[in-house]
Amino acid sequence: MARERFDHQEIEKAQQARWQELDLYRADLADTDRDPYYLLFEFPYPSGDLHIGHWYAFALTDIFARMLRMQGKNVLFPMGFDSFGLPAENAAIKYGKDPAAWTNANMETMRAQVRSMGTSVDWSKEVVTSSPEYYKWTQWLFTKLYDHGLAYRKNAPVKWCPKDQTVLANEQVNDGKCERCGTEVEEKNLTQWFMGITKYADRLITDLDPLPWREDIKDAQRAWIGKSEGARIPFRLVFGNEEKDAWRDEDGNPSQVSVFTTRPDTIFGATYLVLAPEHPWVRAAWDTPHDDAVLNKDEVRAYVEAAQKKTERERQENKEKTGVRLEGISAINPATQEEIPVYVADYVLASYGTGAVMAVPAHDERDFEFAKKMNLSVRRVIDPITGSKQENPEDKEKIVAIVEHEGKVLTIHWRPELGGRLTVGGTAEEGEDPAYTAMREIAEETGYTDLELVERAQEQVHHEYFAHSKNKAWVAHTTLLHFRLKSEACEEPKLEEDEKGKFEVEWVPFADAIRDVKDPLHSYALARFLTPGAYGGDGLLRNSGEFSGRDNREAIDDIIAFVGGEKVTNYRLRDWLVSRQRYWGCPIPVVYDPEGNPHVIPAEHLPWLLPTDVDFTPSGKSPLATSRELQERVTRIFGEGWTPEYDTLDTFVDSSWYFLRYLDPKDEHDFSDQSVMKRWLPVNRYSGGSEHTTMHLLYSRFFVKALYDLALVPVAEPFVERFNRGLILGPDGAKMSKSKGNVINPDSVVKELGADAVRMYLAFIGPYNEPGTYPWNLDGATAMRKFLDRIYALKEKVIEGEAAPAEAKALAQATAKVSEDIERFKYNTAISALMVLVRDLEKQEQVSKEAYGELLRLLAPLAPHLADHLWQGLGNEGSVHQASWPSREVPEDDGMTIVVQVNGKKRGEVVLPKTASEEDVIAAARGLQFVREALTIGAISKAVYVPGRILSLVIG
RNA sequence: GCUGGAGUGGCGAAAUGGUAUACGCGCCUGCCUUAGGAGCAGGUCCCUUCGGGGGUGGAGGUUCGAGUCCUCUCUCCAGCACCA
Repeated sequence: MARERFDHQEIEKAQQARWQELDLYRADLADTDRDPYYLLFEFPYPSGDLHIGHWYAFALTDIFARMLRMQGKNVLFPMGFDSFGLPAENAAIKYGKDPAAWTNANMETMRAQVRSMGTSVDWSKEVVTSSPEYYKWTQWLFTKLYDHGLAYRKNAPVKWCPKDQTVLANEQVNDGKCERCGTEVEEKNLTQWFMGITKYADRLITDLDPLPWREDIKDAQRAWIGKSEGARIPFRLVFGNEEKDAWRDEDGNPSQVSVFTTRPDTIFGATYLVLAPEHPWVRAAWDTPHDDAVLNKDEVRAYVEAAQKKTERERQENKEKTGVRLEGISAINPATQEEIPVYVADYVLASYGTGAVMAVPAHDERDFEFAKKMNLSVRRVIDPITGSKQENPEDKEKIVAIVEHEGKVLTIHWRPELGGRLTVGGTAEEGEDPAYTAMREIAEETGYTDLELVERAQEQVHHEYFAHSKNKAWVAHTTLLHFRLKSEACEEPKLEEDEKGKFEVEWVPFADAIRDVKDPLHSYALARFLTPGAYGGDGLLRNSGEFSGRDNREAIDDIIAFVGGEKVTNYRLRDWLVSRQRYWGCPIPVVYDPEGNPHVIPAEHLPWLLPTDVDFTPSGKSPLATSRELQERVTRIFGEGWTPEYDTLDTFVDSSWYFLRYLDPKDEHDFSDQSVMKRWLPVNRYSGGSEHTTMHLLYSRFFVKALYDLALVPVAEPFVERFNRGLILGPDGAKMSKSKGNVINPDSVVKELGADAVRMYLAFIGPYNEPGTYPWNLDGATAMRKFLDRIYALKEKVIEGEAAPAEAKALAQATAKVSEDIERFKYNTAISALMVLVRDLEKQEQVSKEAYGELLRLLAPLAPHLADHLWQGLGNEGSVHQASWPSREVPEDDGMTIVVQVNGKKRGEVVLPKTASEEDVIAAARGLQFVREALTIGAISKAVYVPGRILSLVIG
């Protein structure tokens, strides 16, 4: 006989209707009796249908919401729609549908679907970003930010599709191509609106520290902001070897360009200057009155124009360095007073720092590459330090040599304890040329005599080490030499007596040598000559005038002062471009007077409605520019000659404050209620996808900080906790996509197995508090349904009465585990604890009503429909979701089981009363067979007793 | 390349420094059945002379005791990526 399956469709329908009737999930924001808990998940874009990812996002957050409510918290668990965005507009262009109607229809569908999951969403708090009631306040907040200089206009490049004749939003560009037609996208300069998020860059980093977020989320934010501390340093320009007075800036200062560098300590090694193609000085090269200074201005101009045609992406794709020298112009290195060449190259970004860099090829990889290509000089100004720091080391002069021959390196291979594989070298003799010393020692140790010196390193390596044989610390000032074998001429090595037989001479291929030579000094020498590049590390300054010999980090401030620079901090983060040349977005609440000056629209005219008489056909302008109504509205309100702003806001603006509106969604007089915000902010926990770790989370944090500074919100950080969920993959382990045909349709699985089974399967698939990836497995979902069937079947065993002692113990353990795991979003182990409990109860002939009821309460957050149905079946009034969360102490047990280990291995266990002392435990352990056997070999030399858990004996 | 995170059965995964592989899938055996895509019972890391021995990517280390902590190393994933 097949076990009876419950009718999930009927139960779901009935329970969902009942919940709505009882209005179970409405949060009373004014209630002060219970603790408030604001549980937030990212609101969706109303794309039209719900996929399994939506279930994972909503239904699993709902589990926690339900437990909190049963635990007596006043839970706010709202939802809404991020309903402005491109798909609606694309539908308008493609099928001629009204974006508003299209969006509304989708939201209607999705509301029903979200209800079908059995979520406990409080729909009375719903916000819809595309509704005028909402975007009125998006606009109002924009005007507040504008008043305080945080929203402003400037000229900026935008993506432009030459075929469609339209501006594209960044997210419409895939791999540098237009999403719609695949044409290469160009960049165009337009005047755009920005938000001054960089003003908050530092606070956005420092305020991260106390937040209890996962370190990877914080790190992603820090990396996105990209703070770097360095200096701005002016370089004087010289023309035809003579300073040209005509070249002074507006303030009358002599011609100079400033560079930003994080390594001012390397400035003595700056052997040329590089300007970004967009740098104002480059433009000046062909503008009068400077047009005679650059001798090759046609060449420069051609390079700059070519660079500008390339998109940023193209520049980045082609990592091969290119550039042109500005002939006739030089710069003076302010540290060395040397004249150095000036280049234009697109590896320098105009938008970062000052758009100009001092190039230090010896210590910067990119500069090194460029210098190699252009044949520019490389000057080392840092001597590396290898080994480990020693106390008062004694000085020593050493030489390390690389001898190469036909792709191999000459090595001497000592026994590992004597140093392992090393390159050749020796100790320098007083007054002798190191190259000569090296050749002599190489001959003595290896017999090779016919060497030619290829390169002598500019730098010396300071190698600090402790010589155990002499019990003394040394610092070896090491000269590095690079030899090549001219011929294989070889004599008998002349070894010291104590060296004989202790090492072997071997020729080793480059790659093997680099891998096998572990000694840091020799390893540096190999890398230095065999794979030359920039040295980015620290050390002692050399070739640096009065600073030579000092620690590079320690000397930074003095060097900055010496060259007349100033310390500055730069950020990778740029100001947030919020203009979108799109229709379906929040209209930017700005109008322009006849002179073209912007004015924000006064509050009494908000919401500034999105016009409906627009032409969606891409024409190179924002669709709003085609609206007659909009223009007439502006003329009517502001007067003749005034014009509207045609751009709309990035949808990330809409979503940067929606969690504030949830607290007061219907307010017509304010964006949110101050007293409610005081009680309910910050959000206790925010659950979302890792794709929003950087932009959305950062924008929201910026918004709240800005509004905090304007005294509009009471907190400076919006979210106490942040959890990133993982991703559900297709059954094949690949990301679900229509083209792969591995998309799981939740509706059909729900129809087959029920909403509760799908919720629980998703909860069981892996930890919800980690952004992992989990493949969908229908067998697992089916198994979850069977588990629910078993719980259903268990009702036949229920008898009146209280929990028996065995039940009480099992319930107590399950309650502790389930409570803790749901709290930490570790639903998978919470369910496994329930499975253990159910198995225990199934073994019994009968199950007490108390025990079964408690099981149902533990199940209620996970399987809300079935749990409520069965709960009512027990004769309970109301809903299980109104019941209190079980609490049960694990009953005191008078016995305890102590694991006994002998010499680190588990051998057995002893059962003793709880009151047993360490001596009792050891005595009992001595009676065990295996302990007695061990004791015949030796005595107990050590005993470690962890009370109530384990006894570890060391015998022998 | 840089920065994070992670490597545990055939698979998803458990394990405050204290009995490694809980829970589930899959698989195997048996029962029940006309049947099984149902149900029930048992088994399922490897080796074994049945006493045990080995085992959490690899090599070391700390510890009475290491999946967990430390050092080195390999691999995978994610984010950033010419940011000076």
